[in-house]
This record gives sequence, C-alpha cells and structure tokens, in this order.
Amino acid sequence: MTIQLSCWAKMNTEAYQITWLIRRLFRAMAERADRYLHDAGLSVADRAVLEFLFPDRQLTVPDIARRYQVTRQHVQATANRLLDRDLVQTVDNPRHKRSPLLRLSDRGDQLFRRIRRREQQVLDELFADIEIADIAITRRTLQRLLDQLHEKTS
Amino acid sequence: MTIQLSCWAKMNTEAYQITWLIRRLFRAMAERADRYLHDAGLSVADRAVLEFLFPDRQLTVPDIARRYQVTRQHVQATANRLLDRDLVQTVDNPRHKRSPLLRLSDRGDQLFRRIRRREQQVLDELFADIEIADIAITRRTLQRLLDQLHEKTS
DNA sequence: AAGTATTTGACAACTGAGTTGTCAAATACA
DNA sequence: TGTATTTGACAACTCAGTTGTCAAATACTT
Repeated sequence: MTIQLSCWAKMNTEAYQITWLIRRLFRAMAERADRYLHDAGLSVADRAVLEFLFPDRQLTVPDIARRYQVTRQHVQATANRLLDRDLVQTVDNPRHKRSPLLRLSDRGDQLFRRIRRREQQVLDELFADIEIADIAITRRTLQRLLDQLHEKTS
Repeated sequence: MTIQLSCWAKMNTEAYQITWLIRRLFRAMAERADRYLHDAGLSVADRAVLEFLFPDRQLTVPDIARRYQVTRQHVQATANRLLDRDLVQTVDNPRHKRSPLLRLSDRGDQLFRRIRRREQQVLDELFADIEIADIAITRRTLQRLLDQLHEKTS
C-alpha cells in the first residue's frame, strides 16, 4: 500500500486505495464472520435471509431476493435449508397459494439474537480506536459510492 | 438502510452499517469490474497477478501468493492461464530450478495499462462528487479497520 | 556429506455464494 | 377468456478461492 512515484502514480490515488481496501476488508471480514457463523452452522447467505426476517417481518422468497439484490433461486435454496432446520416457518400467503410468507421460528429468532450479540462485540472491538466523526464520514462516503454505483447500473 | 428504533437499535450503529456497506460495495464493484475485465478476457484473479508484476517486477508464483495472501495453488493456476495466453513470461530463476520468475510480456504490459486507464476513468467518475477530505478520512479509516482485523488474526 | 524439513509445480477434488436456464403451476392483467 | 408474468423445484454452471497429495528441488542441521 506504499505510494509509488512512477508513470502510473495516478492510479495510486486514495480513491484507488479505497477500492483495494474494500476488497481486502470484505475478505478479512468474511473470514472473521465465518468463524462465529460456523459455530452456529450458518452460512453468510443464511444469515442474510434471517436478517431480512428479523425481528418479525413476513416476506416471500421473491420479496427477499428483490431486497437482497440476488436471484430468487439462490434465496430459495437458502430458505429451504433454513426451513429444514426449523429456523424459519412458513405462513399461508393470501396473495399466492404456492408462495408462502416466511418468518423466523422461535429457534431462528433466538439464534439470530445470539449472533447479533456476538457481532456487536466484534464491532465494538474493531471500531474501538476510531473517532466517531471518522466513522460517520466513512459511512456516508461509502453510502454515496454505493448509490453512485447503483445509479449507473440501473 | 433506514434506522430502526427497537430493542435491537444498537446494531444499527454506523459501525454495523459500514460492514454492511463494505459487502454491498464489494459485490457492486466486482460486478462493475467484471464488465471491463471481461472485455479483455481477464478474471479478477488474472488482474491481481498482473498487478503484482506491473510494471516490471519479477516474482515467483509463491512470492505472489504470499503478497496476495492467497494459496500458492490458486496463483499457480492463474499464472498458468496467463502464460498460456502470453501475457506473462518466465525468466530463469537462479535460486530455484523448478520455480521460474514471472514478468509481464509486452502484450501483458500493454493490456494492463489499458485496463488501468479504464479503471481510472471509472474511479474518477465514481469519486467525482466526493470531497477530497472525506476520501482521505475514509481511506485512513478503512486502513485502520483492516490493520485491526489482521492484528487480531495473526 | 548426509539426512531431514521445507518449498515448489502439477494435479485433483472440494466449497460458498452466487449465476443462468427450464419446467409446470399460480397469478395478474388485457 | 387468453396471454404475460411470477413462482417453486430442479439442474448445470461460474468464479475465486480452498485443502490435500505427489515427486522434484532447495534449505537447514548435524
């Protein structure tokens, strides 16, 4: 991550470094997350679906897929695994016979709360040394980058 | 990304949102990157290896693996693809008969320069609206998070 | 110099988080 | 009514990696 002064110095802008850092952080965080998710027997995808249903939302698989910006088929597979493990339940959907609403079961709710508590501990540690103002600016900047990316895409 | 006021409001801290944003940005950026990398017939892994050799470094496969923090076997596969396509060349390694040094070929160098130019355009656009001070703070904050994560891991 | 430990390329099988594509049933809309 | 879209189930695929094994090359210890 050292600044290199050469004909391609322009690429070593802070902007470029940010994109690089996002990649590295994604991998490092995924690795960290895997550790405690694995204890609970969950994948990242499982966790994401649980989060959409937490604390008491009722959504269909395609609903979640649209919000998660992921294919319906992928969410379906994840939801089916969670149903098999009784972490989510189906609720009759008055709007569609074949596409039930999903909600957390008691077990799912408890498990997800445990996971969030663990995550909060990790986050508290991770951000302990960083000034609140910087955190706010970072969040806002990342949000703007994401908005910018999505704007162009759609 | 709306703030929810409930018993789990604490989780909707800015810290939590940052980790969420990093995930989303990673995916959005990968999607974007794929578009122009695909035109050049490159994968993200290919690009990473080219970057390690740019502009005129000579490294072995295990060297790159260590710097990239990725398995040697994975880099090997990538390097072999790049060798097949004449984007990199081997140079005899005085320190190891079976493990040659890799360097960019002329084609590889030209291709990588083209890619960087495209990337710089995308980055310029992406960061156009964001204040320089915010970019600096964001970069510094992300770097500190990454350091923090690696510190704990090792 | 010999013997052991480590590093290396090649090969193979696996994983995780997705993707695309197809089918038939259910629903929405003209 | 008929046609277009949405949905669950199933299957095959991709991408960026992983682990594990083998034999050859190198490095370290005595």
